[in-house]
Amino acid sequence: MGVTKSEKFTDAQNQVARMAKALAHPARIAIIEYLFSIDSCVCGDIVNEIGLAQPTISQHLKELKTVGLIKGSVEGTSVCYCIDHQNWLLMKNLLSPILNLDAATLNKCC
Amino acid sequence: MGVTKSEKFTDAQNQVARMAKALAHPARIAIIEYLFSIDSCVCGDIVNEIGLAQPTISQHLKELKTVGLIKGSVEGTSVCYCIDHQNWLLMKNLLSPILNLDAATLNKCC
DNA sequence: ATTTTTTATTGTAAATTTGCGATGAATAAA
DNA sequence: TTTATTCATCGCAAATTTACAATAAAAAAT
Repeated sequence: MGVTKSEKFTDAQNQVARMAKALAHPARIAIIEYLFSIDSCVCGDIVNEIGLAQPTISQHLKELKTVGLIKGSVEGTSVCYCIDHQNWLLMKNLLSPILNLDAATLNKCC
Repeated sequence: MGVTKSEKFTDAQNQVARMAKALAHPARIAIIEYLFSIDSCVCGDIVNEIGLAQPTISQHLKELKTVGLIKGSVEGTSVCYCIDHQNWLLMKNLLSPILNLDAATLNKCC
């Protein structure tokens, strides 16, 4: 099928999975790291920075934009992308509870 | 294609993406949350807990086991699964630097 | 020895993902 | 106005993911 049965899970579980999915490709990790390293809007450079074809990068940027982790604004012929700091924080607050689940456990087994 | 060009990225980027991918499905999030909530090995119950068919759950468990986040030990006819706390920590240490990138930025733009 | 229980595996179908060439759209430069 | 430049979109191919029925495997219970 390739289709996820979202209705079987809670909103929170679906949201966590959705965000994890956005981070589930090295090119998107590379893009995010680059945007943070620049710490300002980037016009152009992204395609040169990552070693993939322009349409492929454009697609990855679109996915990141769709989940809200980055935002882009048109600047002449080019488009400036940057981290959406507000949504980044929301994503962190969504994932952190999962990552820190082990801190709340007593490690009884295994 | 559907094939990721891993060789274009650093080991760290590929590892982060690999872990994020393991978390990129609500069923796997649900399984992990359940295993933490039990905080001990679980034999059987998982299929009843998540509303998906047994082969589907088995497949998700396999994926989580492959990346090392859980481990299973045969116990008679059943198999006991639990969180691999050591690898869970490794995963956390892999993802946290990415999630916390915003803490190191000056938020110059947007 | 046979049946039951539990989990893994196989096979299959459909959707999704990844990647890129070709092309389009929109603005800047000449 | 014509020609770059930059990015998005379309269309395609191939791989991967998700889901499950059917079946196998392995141990327990009868």
